[in-house]
Amino acid sequence: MSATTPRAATLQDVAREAGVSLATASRALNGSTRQVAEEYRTRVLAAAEKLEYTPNLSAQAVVRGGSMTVALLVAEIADPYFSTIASGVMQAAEEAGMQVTMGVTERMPQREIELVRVLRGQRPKIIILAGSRFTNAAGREALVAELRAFERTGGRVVMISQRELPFATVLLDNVGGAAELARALTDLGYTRFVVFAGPEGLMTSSERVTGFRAGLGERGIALPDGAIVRGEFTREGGYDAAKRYLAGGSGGAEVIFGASDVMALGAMAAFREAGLALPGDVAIAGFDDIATLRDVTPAVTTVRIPLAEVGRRAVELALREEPGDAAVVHVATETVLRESTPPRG
Amino acid sequence: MSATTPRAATLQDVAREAGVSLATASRALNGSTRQVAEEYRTRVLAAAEKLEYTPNLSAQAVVRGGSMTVALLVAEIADPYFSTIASGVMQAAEEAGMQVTMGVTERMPQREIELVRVLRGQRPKIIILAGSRFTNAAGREALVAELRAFERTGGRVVMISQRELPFATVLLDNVGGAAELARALTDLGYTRFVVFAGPEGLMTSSERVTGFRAGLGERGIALPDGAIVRGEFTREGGYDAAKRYLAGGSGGAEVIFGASDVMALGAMAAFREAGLALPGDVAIAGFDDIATLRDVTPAVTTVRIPLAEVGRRAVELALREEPGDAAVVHVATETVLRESTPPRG
DNA sequence: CTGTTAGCGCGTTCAA
DNA sequence: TTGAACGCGCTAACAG
Repeated sequence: MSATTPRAATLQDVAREAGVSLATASRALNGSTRQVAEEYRTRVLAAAEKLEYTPNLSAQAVVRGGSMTVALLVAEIADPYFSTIASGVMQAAEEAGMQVTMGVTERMPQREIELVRVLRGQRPKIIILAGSRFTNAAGREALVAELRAFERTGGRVVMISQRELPFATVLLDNVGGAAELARALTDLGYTRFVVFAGPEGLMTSSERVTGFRAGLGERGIALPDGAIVRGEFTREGGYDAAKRYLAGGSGGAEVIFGASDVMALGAMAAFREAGLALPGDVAIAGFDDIATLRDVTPAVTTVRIPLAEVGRRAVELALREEPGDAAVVHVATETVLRESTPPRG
Repeated sequence: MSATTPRAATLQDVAREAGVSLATASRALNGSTRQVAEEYRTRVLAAAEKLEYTPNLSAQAVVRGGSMTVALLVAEIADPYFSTIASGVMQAAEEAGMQVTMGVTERMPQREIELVRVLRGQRPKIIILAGSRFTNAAGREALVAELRAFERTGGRVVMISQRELPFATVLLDNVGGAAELARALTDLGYTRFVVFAGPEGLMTSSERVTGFRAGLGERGIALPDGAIVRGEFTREGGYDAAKRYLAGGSGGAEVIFGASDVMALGAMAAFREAGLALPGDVAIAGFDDIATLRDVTPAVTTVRIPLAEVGRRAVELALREEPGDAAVVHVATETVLRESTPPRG
């Protein structure tokens, strides 16, 4: 008998081993409101230990109508922006006794919808969408429908970054942060700007461009569309944008604003390859304040977002959300001036 | 009626809506071997669409005896080493039609055990342990027992980095890689070395130290214990180690080997703060070749590990594993010499 | 090919 | 307090 059973121990096994009923074993192992005699309780616990019993979370989810998990969608987990947010999410989830399942969208709207649909199958308590989306995304309606359906069944949805969809949101002040950066840069004496932005319509990027333009506008400086070079919203994209910028011979910019730190880093690499001195020949600023920035030279000016905290806030917000009231949590940004944008004569 | 049902649509609902039996609906929606008439199939699909039905993965997992998920344990997801491995894992999982749930151990052995126990409750197909462990870890037996229990019930376990436990392993050549680095550095003319290592007993770190020492030994250079400064296996740890090294006045090292890139980066920050020129006053090398290295100055010499590939390999290995045969996949490393360790006259 | 039925592992009534 | 029985959503026999 029992030649290493090929299946996991079940609650039934534990009950039998302890000589009690299934119900009693259940009550002893999981925090039921009901009490169970001390003797039975210890016997059940011992049996569970002996059989290496782990409650089947799937079965629990079925009968309870949901699992204690939070589903997190990011564009790419190797990107420090997302991995830091993820870190905060996991920390908060841990504290709340929840587990985290992740999905990677690679910034493909269609994939995002499919992921939501699949993850919804887990009946998680929370779905967090951390990746920015496109204004003109084809499947916008489908995504909203999917998320609404999830909410109707008791789930909580939290968006991070911008409030484009009618769900609870951890709002990042991309516009305000970029505007403040623009003002700070003009205060340093800069007058000619070029922006390396993400693809047309990628909201996080376009918000930052909008804010930056507004900030410059306050100082009477225009930012024509010609001063915006687009690329993927990644380090490679920044690198490519810089290459094209250099090839275009447009030159002339005193300072480059990368719509994200990773784009700024990519641009710096390209400039360095081209033999430009930083910040001597061109100053650079980014956005996010990812950890990597602490290690690059020159130190890069940026707009700080407390990324890990953003992740934690997302979970907290979801946990205290009442269905329907799409609350908003504002997260402040902070301009951080560093060596990459020295005062200009 | 049906004032937005407060529960997710069920297969039963779909069947009723389509006017077919539960079984038929099931067969139409999920890839059963059985065929179903075209007319019914389309009717079921339409009903599912209309009701925004998503199969309850938990219920499926219960009846199928397992879920299509891979559980990934890392020390800290914000660390580029782990986030890049995670990226590879998620990619491979996606291709295999599996979902990923993650847990963070924070390098606490006890937490690792608890996480395995909890995640085991999900009845995943695969558990991947990416975080290095300690040689003398108190709960080693408990961890093995937990993992064994998981394997007995049909699960697959894959370890990443070293083969300390009797499970399938994606083996990183920490020893050989560090040895080759040591030889390369001596070939460049270096003769006085100091190592910034992780905590005593942290295997990945100690393997690298061992390999480095062996490589130096081949050249007739000894690496006394006094030449090893320990700190956390993080950027902060590298920073602290450097501070202590400098305070100790031991000086004298021509080159510092950080047992991981993040430690090396932390050390560089400390040296820079102390006013040392890099690599003028001290040369530096790391291990891992994390993406960040592309952006720091001077470019850092390191031992490259194809991290994303390691993650993919882990999943592939698990997928083709036969229970019991704890196969090993070797991943080669490559020494990458950069500006941080210039030839020494 | 379709429908009926019996479980999967578990929480939770309902009597005892 | 305990235990027997029902049901959660679904798949896999089993008949038809």
